[in-house]
Amino acid sequence: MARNDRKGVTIVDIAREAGVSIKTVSRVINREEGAGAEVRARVQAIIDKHDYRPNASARNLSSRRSYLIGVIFLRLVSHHYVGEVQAGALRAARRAGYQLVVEQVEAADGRFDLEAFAAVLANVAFDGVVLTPPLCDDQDVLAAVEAAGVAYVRMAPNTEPGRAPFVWMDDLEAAREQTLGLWDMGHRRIAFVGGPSDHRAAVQRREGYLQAMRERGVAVPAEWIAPGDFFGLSGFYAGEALLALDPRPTAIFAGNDEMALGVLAAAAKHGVAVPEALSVVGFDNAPAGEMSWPRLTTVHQPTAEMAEAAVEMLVKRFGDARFREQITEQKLDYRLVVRGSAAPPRG
Amino acid sequence: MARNDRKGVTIVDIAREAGVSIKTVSRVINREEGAGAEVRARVQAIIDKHDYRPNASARNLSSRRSYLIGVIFLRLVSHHYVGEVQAGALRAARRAGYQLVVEQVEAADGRFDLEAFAAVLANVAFDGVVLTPPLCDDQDVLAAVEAAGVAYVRMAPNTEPGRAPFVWMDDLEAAREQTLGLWDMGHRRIAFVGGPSDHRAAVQRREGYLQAMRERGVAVPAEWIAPGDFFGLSGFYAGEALLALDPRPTAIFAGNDEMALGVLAAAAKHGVAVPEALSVVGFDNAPAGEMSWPRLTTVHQPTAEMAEAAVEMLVKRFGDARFREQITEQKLDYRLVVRGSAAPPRG
DNA sequence: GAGGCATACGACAACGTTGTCGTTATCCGG
DNA sequence: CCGGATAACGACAACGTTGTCGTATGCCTC
Repeated sequence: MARNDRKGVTIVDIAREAGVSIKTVSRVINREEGAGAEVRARVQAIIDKHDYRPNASARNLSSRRSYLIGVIFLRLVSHHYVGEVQAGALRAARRAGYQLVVEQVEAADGRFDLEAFAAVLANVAFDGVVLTPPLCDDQDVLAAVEAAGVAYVRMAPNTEPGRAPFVWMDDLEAAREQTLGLWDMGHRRIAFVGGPSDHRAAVQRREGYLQAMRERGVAVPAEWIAPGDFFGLSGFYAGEALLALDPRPTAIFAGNDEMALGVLAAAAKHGVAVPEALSVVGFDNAPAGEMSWPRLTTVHQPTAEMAEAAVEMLVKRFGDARFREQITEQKLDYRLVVRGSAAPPRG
Repeated sequence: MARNDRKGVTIVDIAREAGVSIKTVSRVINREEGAGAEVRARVQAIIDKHDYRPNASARNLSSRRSYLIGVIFLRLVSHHYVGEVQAGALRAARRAGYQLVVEQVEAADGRFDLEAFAAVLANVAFDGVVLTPPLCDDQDVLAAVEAAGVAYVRMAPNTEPGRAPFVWMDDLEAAREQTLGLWDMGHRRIAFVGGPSDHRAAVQRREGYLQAMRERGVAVPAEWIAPGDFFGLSGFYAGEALLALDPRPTAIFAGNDEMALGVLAAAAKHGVAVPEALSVVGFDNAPAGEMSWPRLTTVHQPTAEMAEAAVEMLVKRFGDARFREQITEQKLDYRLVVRGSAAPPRG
């Protein structure tokens, strides 16, 4: 049989052996009130003796909950991001007795498979889902989740902050601070490598950079801002383009670490010493940035913490009605990570 | 209410509207035989009209299956590995209508929380689980999974290949080939950076390296083999140690890409040009190896494909008894990835 | 045309919980 | 000592499927 034939001890067996009704056993299991201390102890002892665990499907069917939280990605491509999100989400889910289900909306062939996503949503009966960027700004996805009546929290949404609870960090302020740090080292020609414009973080970081430069009274020439897509290769090309400028920038701020590593590779290829002749800083605190040489100065993005907070917000809404809280927003702190890839300019 | 109040259309509603029994609707849903073409079409039309989807919990309870496949990690630490595994597993799970649940055995505080794992196993009622290394060789974990009666597939197990179905790749042969490639370029002093000895892949790769050297009649001095732990930093230290040798190796083969990047960083720190003065090769084909300069020559490990195959093996065992297959082993192919970090030695 | 045998259904009982509500004891105040 | 509140249970019906088995119908065979 393909069936999951477990030990087969059910709530009925426990109840019979304890000489109580199944409802009382249920009360003990779920720590509900309405069971005396003595009965409670007796039932618990029998539960322990048989190592009885309630059947999840039956519980789900009866209580109309699944104890499943979905973490939805567009695709599982940026492994670092995916890993961080899951690590954080899993921490919170575990604490609350929920399981984490991974889903991606995009099909293997690259199509945006909304129909399949809706099917999953209906089939699995998630108690709640976490929508990661850029999905959390997609109208079709939001509509599908809402139509399915599933609670959701958005991670770093770009639009409609009032539409649903969300978690975020202040990318703009972090980028501003990162830029000012370069300025305070003495850099004046600071270039920027941007990210995809439909990505909130990318836009905010760029805005933070521009704001810092404006504050210092610098008009940023268009050629100082190179386009990128958050992948390393685009950083490499951006780096080559920026290094070809005359006068050459003394510092390059890449919108994320992957692109910063690309800039580093471009500098290595062209024999530009970092940080002596060029400072390079990134954003995200990806692990690869620790193994470059020089090690990458960056901003730590609290991705895991954001995911953890998101799941916690969901769980709080499922809880006992008396303690239920409806948190609508949570802001997490970033942290500047100073390593070796940025230094005062020479000459 | 915290309940998941869905649309509320059930199999009963469909049956009533179609003028058939619920069993017939069930037959249509599950493509069972025993329903005539005309009835089938009529029922399907009504299902489509109401966008009816069967309730997962009820189905699970009744059929004693959960349509949940667990992917179990020790911890979610190597993001690249985790991401690849999930990407592959998700592909296969989707095709078969299963959901992917992520679990880690190690608790947040670093303890090995077997009790919690057993609880999850019993609670969630996975139809099957995929055990990733090094969990797949842990006696306690194997015992727990077997005690719970859950089908499982092991990824790259180190021991007891007969105990359960598994997927693997030939790390030894790949490492041997990688080493011979360096030899054929003209390298004679080839050093190696090893990984943790409880990790099958690490041991096999080291063995492949040694075997290649033996085949070429080279006695490998002990100092040519530097210890590592698969993390980048250990590669950095290993690189520094190996570069200090006299005579210095002309090539360093790191047991994985992260450590290879560490070696690259050490070379950069000490002004050793790669690949002119030193060739460096890795293993895994991690994305970060593509953004180093020079780009890393490595071996592509088919992690995603292995995970995909593992889930497929599980699913095949759940299927219709008539077509059920019990595959016990599947070997995936590696692929050498030649990039810029290795070249013939000069002088 | 009788007998045998598929095929196409339906009735009904699981599956193992939780939710609702009723029924006892028990206690307390006046 | 009575009425009313409260706490501690139990009976029983959901929950929405799938599994088992019985039954009617049609068709083929000789």
